[in-house]
Amino acid sequence: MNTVIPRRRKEARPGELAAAALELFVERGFAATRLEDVAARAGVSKGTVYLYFENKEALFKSAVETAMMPALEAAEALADESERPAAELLRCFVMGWWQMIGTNTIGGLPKLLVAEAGNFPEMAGWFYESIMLRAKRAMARIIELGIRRGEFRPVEPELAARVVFGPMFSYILWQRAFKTFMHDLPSPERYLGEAVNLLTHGLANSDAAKDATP
Amino acid sequence: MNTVIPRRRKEARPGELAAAALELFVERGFAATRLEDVAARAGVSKGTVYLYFENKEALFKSAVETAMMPALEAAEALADESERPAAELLRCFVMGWWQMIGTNTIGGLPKLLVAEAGNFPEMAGWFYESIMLRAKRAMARIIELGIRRGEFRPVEPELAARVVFGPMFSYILWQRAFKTFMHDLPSPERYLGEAVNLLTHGLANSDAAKDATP
Amino acid sequence: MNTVIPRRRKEARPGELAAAALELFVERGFAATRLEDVAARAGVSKGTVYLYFENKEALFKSAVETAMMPALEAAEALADESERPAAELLRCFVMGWWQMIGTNTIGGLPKLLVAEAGNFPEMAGWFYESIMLRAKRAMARIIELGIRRGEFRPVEPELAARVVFGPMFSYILWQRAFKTFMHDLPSPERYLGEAVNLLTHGLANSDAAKDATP
Amino acid sequence: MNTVIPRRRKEARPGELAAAALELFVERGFAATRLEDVAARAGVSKGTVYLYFENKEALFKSAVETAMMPALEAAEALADESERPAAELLRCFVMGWWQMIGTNTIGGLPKLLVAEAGNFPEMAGWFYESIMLRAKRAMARIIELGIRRGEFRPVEPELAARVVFGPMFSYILWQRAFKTFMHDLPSPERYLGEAVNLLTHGLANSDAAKDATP
DNA sequence: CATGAATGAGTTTTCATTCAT
DNA sequence: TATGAATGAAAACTCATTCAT
Repeated sequence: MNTVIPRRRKEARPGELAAAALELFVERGFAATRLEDVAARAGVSKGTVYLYFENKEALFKSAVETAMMPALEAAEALADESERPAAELLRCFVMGWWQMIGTNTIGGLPKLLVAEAGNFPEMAGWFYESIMLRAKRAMARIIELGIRRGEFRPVEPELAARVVFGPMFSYILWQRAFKTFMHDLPSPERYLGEAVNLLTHGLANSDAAKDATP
Repeated sequence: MNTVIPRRRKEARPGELAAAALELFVERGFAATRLEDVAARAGVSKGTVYLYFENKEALFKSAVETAMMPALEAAEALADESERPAAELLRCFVMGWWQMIGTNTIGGLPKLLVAEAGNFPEMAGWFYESIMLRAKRAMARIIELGIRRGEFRPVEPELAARVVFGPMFSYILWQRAFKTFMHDLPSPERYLGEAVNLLTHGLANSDAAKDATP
Repeated sequence: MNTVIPRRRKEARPGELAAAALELFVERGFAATRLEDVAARAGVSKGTVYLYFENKEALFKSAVETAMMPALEAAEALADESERPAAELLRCFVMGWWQMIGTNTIGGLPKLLVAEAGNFPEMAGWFYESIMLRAKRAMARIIELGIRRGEFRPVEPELAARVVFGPMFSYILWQRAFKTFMHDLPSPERYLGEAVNLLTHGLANSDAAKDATP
Repeated sequence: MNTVIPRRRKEARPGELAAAALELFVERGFAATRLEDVAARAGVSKGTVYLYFENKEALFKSAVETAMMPALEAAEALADESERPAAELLRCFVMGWWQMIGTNTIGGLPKLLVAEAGNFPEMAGWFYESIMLRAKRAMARIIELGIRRGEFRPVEPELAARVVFGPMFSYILWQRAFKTFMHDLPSPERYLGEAVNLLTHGLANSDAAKDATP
């Protein structure tokens, strides 16, 4: 009688569970997320979780890893289309990154990993190095290119890249954490667009390069 | 000097407990923090916490509120010293903000509130509006000033202010969350200095303002 | 016959727990009863209680309600067999009430509710009105019948009914509370029989009805 | 500066504490009564209780004993005024007992001891034997007298005495436990008066002594 | 494979009891 | 004596984990 929708799946289960788990972990944090709620969201029962994952921590790690995979691959591909002007590459990188991260579930990872860094240092370290550092290097390469071509001023590429990530990272966190009460949250296009503009051209009016603290 | 075994501290205790609690909440999150550890860090026993706080949640709120008070006051004072050039005001704001926030325990609040926004929405909302929004407006006033004086390009002040906060916010979170494995974390002076430079002058070389937003 | 280790008892459990709880609550009172003891008496572990009841108070209320149900139903049925003489009806009522209440777990309710009336006023009120008041009215109806038929003197039925309940109520409490050290506790038959005799015929010798209330 | 009302007392303290304690114990039971509340009601601080009483149990026992003393003495005195008719003696006993018990704090003892009999058996036994048994015997003596004089029918005095106590005991418990929601609680005079009437003259109309289950 | 009842270790919370002042 | 801050044992409650079905 209760043979309603089952059958098929099985292969899909771990992924569905990891996805459901990620959503809740992002929303509530590791400790505050109940496995029963994860199971419910994935449409299975509590016990089923343990058929696919050793324990809560394993589920957590798996959820994070699963979400990171595509990001990891994509992070690489973003850089080397060196034909176009550096400023344009930079804009593309920022916007492309948003397409990839912002919309997706992956967008929750930064919030989750900031929150749990203290409790899962290895995982945080791994995330930092394989995603953030990698993305930063890709960005640095664009900046280097710009400098080499004379399009950009001779800044330190790594440091500048990190600065460029500031608004991107902030936006993704703000949007996750404070969306509800930010009645003034600008759209990603507006915010990130303006960020690129400012980072490329600066606030200063283009009459003479005044004091720049040399 | 007052090295007697400190008992009977009615006045001091709530503050000590709130401070100890904040440290642990920032480090581990709300759910993962054991009240007994908070008590131990404050040098008292489990039961003492309940002499001063209704329950764990009340302690949490009190810890956050206590930490926010000085920030709230300081957030106002930062803006109106309109004599100096706007770029300099902006730099001062960023650096001053770091002095106030970065060093201090308060610096943990953004991490904590990003992490717990989902579980304590009212508190997150309150934090966002009384600290972040207020700081953003102060920054916007500086930018407006710069525009009025012709020192800055005619950008949208509120939006630009938000962008300026991006790197500040990111730095404070990175530093809290990933410090341990960021073998390359730039000093605040270097990072924030560069951020101010880029935001003021842009990456672009000062030969002609190429078209950015086509 | 079902002597397998009884796990998976979803249907039976709430009732078993409520019954075990009632026994202990009656014996020790609400506050002095440990949930772990209730669980042990029901043959389950601490945590299981929370599978079926929100918290200790909910268990308490449920235990009382569960026990009251049969009493509630029976309380109604006791009255209207108007053929026999009123004195006989009264005797039957008292004896029947003892059969129903005295033997059973329900017999503990009066003790429990007297003890906890201050802490659970709504529950005590509910018990008073749905059990005691109802039973009193049933008794009053018998007395009214007796008066109408000229078998009883013209007393106030409600007041007299309440008096009749005095010994019944007392007996059930004495028996619960002081049984252990009442080396002289009369059997219910003896005590209640004598109570009925006295209430029907009085102590006074049947030579002239002296003035009692002058 | 805070020499407001103190001085004098000291001798009074234990009694005041015991009285305050009794009130709360009666209302809430032993376990549910917090020593801090007792102290507050007696107008002293928590620690002071331990100046006069070993611990909570000692306070409990002391509170009960203190309240029982007068009852113990009075219980004896009530009986032997053998001049008046037995029915009148009985009425006086019941009414006098109410004067002594009902009004007073002592009136709470039955409720308290019924509630705590399971947890404090020795105390309950002591109460039962020194108060209830003694009072029952006093009553039995009155009944014996009535029988000897031919005023009462030849009943078993001890058993009849116990029955007589039924309504008295019930009334004192009902009144304590259910007063709040008994919108129909008869006055003690009415209830006890009627009880005496019924027990003396019976419900039955004085035409022939019908079936009395011989 | 899947379920969900049951478990018990780990936390929160309460409050009798102590003790420095 | 009196106080009330502090303690810690004990009880309530939660939830990850197990396992019979």
